[in-house]
Amino acid sequence: MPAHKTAETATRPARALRGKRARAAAEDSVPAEDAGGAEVFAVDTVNASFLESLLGYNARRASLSLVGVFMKCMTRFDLKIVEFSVLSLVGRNPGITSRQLCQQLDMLPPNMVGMIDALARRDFLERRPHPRDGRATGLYLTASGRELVDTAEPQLKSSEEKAVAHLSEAERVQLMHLLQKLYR
Amino acid sequence: MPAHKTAETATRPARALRGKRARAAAEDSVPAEDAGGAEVFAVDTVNASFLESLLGYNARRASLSLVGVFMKCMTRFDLKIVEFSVLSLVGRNPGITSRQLCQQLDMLPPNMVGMIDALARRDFLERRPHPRDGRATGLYLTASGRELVDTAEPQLKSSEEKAVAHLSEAERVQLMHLLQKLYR
DNA sequence: TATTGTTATACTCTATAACTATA
DNA sequence: TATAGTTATAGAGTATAACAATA
Repeated sequence: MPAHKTAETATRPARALRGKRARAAAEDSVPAEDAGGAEVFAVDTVNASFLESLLGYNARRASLSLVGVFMKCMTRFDLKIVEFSVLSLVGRNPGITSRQLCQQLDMLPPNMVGMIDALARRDFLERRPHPRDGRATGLYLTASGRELVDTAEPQLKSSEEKAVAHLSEAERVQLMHLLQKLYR
Repeated sequence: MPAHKTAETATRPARALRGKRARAAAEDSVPAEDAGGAEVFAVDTVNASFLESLLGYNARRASLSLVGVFMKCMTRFDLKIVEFSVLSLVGRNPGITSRQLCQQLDMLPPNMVGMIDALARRDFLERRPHPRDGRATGLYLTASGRELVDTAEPQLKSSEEKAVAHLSEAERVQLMHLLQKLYR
């Protein structure tokens, strides 16, 4: 999935989750006038009805909510989410190239280099030559990389399960299905 | 929803959407050996089964997909998504303060200042004193800001509708419900 | 000629500290 | 003492161009 990016940066999903429950309500306008005679109001409860009517807005907030759960879960391993994703992918795809990782994780090659360097320096993965392409480099988990992935994956899974425990199994299946239908 | 951020930056949702359909498949390993005698493989089809088993991963990709639709839709107005969000909120909440916008949109006050300045310079909104709090500033759409919002909102709505047209009305309602259940 | 990995670098977005005016 | 808005700045994350080695 190569191309150019968009704009949905978010390093703090926690925030989006504690937002005011500002539904379509009265706007609590308290009319008055400023010096120039223009009307001025005080907003008591924020009305976000339009944004909240968009699937995209709700998908983003739901996404940020779970991203927050993942981030918190990964702190104990001192891993960012993309770093874990790289290790998980390398674990299931020994010999994967950085180009393939970039495609899978929607990153640009120049920005992958440093991450792989860092993970290699921490002895979680290593580079070996590609069997058929002299330009490429295959990536492999080290023993401690394998140990990390095998520990982290189940913890991620169970932290997500805890986070969505208030949904029934049927709802989770349905949600997964609908989400995939949305982007596939 | 104040606090600190996380890490899900994405300026290019388009990419995530064109990703390989790498389901849990054979790993297409082509065993060989490198100079040191270690085994090397070539990965043909990427196996992303673990990531794809996470609701969070799927929610993020779905979110990025719709964010991409929104971005493209807003280019004709030369607006970023957050800029549109600000205008939409100001439109429904005349007199809203920058602090309230920050809470609603999960932004930090210092990063809101420049955006409001820019939107004011483009004559889409203006600041007026707050009727009851001398520290605060109320935000209001100008006539052209109102015109912009009234034009952009229906276009965003219909571009999303087009993007999710392959879901039935019942599915969209169900998805909206489940997403809100996830983060509220 | 095209592609992989890489360097260098610019740009955008996000975060923290500190200041002022007001509450 | 606390809060709203602001400034300045640091730090991530993302972007493009260009190069050497290989296809």
